[in-house]
Amino acid sequence: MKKQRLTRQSWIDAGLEALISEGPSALAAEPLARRMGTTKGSFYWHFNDVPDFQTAVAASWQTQAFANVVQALAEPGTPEQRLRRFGRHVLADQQDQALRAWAQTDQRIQEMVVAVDAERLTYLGNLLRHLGITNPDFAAAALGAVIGMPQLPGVKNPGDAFDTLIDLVLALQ
Amino acid sequence: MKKQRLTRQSWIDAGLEALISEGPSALAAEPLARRMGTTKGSFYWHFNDVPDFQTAVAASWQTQAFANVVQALAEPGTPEQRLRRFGRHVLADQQDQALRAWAQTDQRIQEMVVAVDAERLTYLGNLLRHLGITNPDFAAAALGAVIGMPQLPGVKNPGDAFDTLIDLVLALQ
DNA sequence: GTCCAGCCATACCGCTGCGTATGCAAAGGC
DNA sequence: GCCTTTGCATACGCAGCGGTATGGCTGGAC
Repeated sequence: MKKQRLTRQSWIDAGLEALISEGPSALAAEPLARRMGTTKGSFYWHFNDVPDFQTAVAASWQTQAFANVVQALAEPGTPEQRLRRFGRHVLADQQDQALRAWAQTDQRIQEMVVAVDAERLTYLGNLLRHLGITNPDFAAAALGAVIGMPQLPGVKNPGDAFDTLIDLVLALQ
Repeated sequence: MKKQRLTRQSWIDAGLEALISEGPSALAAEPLARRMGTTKGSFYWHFNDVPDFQTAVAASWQTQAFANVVQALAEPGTPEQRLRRFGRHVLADQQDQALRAWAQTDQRIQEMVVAVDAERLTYLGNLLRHLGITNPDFAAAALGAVIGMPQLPGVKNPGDAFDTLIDLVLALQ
């Protein structure tokens, strides 16, 4: 384990990990440097300031999140299969929940999460339209449940609950 | 507007307001004192330290939230009416969303919110059972949607979306 | 090997918040 | 009206983080 030199991206990756395990307060120059076994001299070489770094971290997540939606568009399967897979995918994403928690206390991050959720809403809406469901409230309720259920106590398997919800929606036909 | 002397409760109330409008970072001695036009001398007279204050704020909300569930139990109406009213009530509660945001970055608060959500889940589960719905996943999905939808973009009226979801659940019968 | 540029450690300042100590003022009992 | 209790202002020391300045180390070009 030789002393690796760091890149801008290694700070961003460490930031995402720290965000998941420690929360948004870990996304600061000195705490993160301690966690990485280095100093903020490196931090301020790779980033102008803390907001610059935080924007980079959030942008890195956002790019991946957008890519995930695009990839879901290209994946095979019936609309029903893709619907269930998409819900489970978002539910299982730790970064997603960490970013969402962060967004609760940072307006800039909130806007970036909102942009991703908008994409997801239209994707869900399209899938549901293919299944004959035109009321956009269903997409809102479904994505809302995906977002809200991980925070609930006693729901040991939100993925199954999401499937139950989809069963219900499909029973409309 | 005479210079009112403050009580422990007035700090707690100001804390809840500050939490809604400024976020969790406003729940500190000096920022809150500035906001209230006083000094932290008063703060540290009424509270031992900052965690003590924060616990008091969260406990004040929790007591009210529990009372709201108990009151909902006593209210009149058909199970369906009470279901819709309960969902809209939680959706419209600003304190609820503020506490939930705070809970994302504070484990102690998280536990208090979780306790309230557990009560709500059982209440929702009971209402649904009266309507012939026994699968607890529906209660989880419904409360999850109530929690998650306010965070979504483009959902201008989450209450209506919640009603749509309830329509769907009731169509099962 | 030399040298330059990329990368990092250290030291420092300013600011802000925490918590304490102490003195002052305003109520309210008597 | 006096005095005790209650409530608050002020001043202080301390710690942690943001941001800068500066110097040192290291790896690669040549």
